[in-house]
Amino acid sequence: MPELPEAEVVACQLRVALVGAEVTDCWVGRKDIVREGLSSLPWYAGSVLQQVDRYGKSVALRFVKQRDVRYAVAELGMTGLLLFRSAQTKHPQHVHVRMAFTGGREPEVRYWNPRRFGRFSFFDQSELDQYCARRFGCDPLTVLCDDFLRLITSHRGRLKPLLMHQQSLAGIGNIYANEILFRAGLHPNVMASRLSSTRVEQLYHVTQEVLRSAIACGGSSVKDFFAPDGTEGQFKQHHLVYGKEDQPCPNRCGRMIRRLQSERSAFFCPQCQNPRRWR
DNA sequence: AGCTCTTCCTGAAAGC
DNA sequence: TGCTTTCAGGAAGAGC
Repeated sequence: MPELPEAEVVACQLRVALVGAEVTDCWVGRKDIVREGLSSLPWYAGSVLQQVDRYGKSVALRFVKQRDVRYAVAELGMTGLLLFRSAQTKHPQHVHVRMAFTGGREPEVRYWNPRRFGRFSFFDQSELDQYCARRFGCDPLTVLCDDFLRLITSHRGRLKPLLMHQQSLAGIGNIYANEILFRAGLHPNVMASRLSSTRVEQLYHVTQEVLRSAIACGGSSVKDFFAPDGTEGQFKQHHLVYGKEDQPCPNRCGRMIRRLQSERSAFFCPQCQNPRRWR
């Protein structure tokens, strides 16, 4: 399930392989996978990929043609992938968008998404700006510590849903929320506004460390994440709590990892993330 | 405002 | 073995 680190890996590979390449064809299979901008599809042929950015868990490709700029934005949702042609081997019926290139290192990128949670959009500049403003909060990797502190402590609610709330903090999903909370020693249900400044600063640094290590490992391939070139991410080997229900706490505290099913599968150690250790 | 529930959707895994 | 059921999950929207 692609979250921020996986989307970053995707963006990075696309950047290396295709920035500067020219689009020869852009094809959409299922029309209902395209959220907006389907009518602008013909524009993309002849445009050049200028830049690849990541917003939260989405990947935005910026194209230029003469003086015009447009974007193709892939929401990866949970099963969405952007794959080079050679890496897309199974379930061809789930390829919903293809972009063919000339002059790059790869001939084609495909948006593949079996469960179709997530959409693909075509935007001009102002549409992209509106989309981003409405949808994405701060980026956890670039937000300043003071802003993060304000964001956390002014929230009246529980910490884990806040970490995963895209309009507050864009890019963290269930896997990384669980891993971050364990490493920060914070219970998923702690009220965000009750954390001390020191605790929030620790959380800030842990968040960045976890996300950066995951990017360096190529992301987490828990079920079905593959980078555009088809390779799997290795960060799964560094997961400490996600998917580890009933296994001993890696801190060797003697307790077993528990799972709260009602809370979007919160995995945590009842000892090391004990509410009594908050203050 | 924030929480919970529902809907979307299909492959993989578990159950029988 | 082969069929059926369950589960996974992000985001949006409804209702409280």
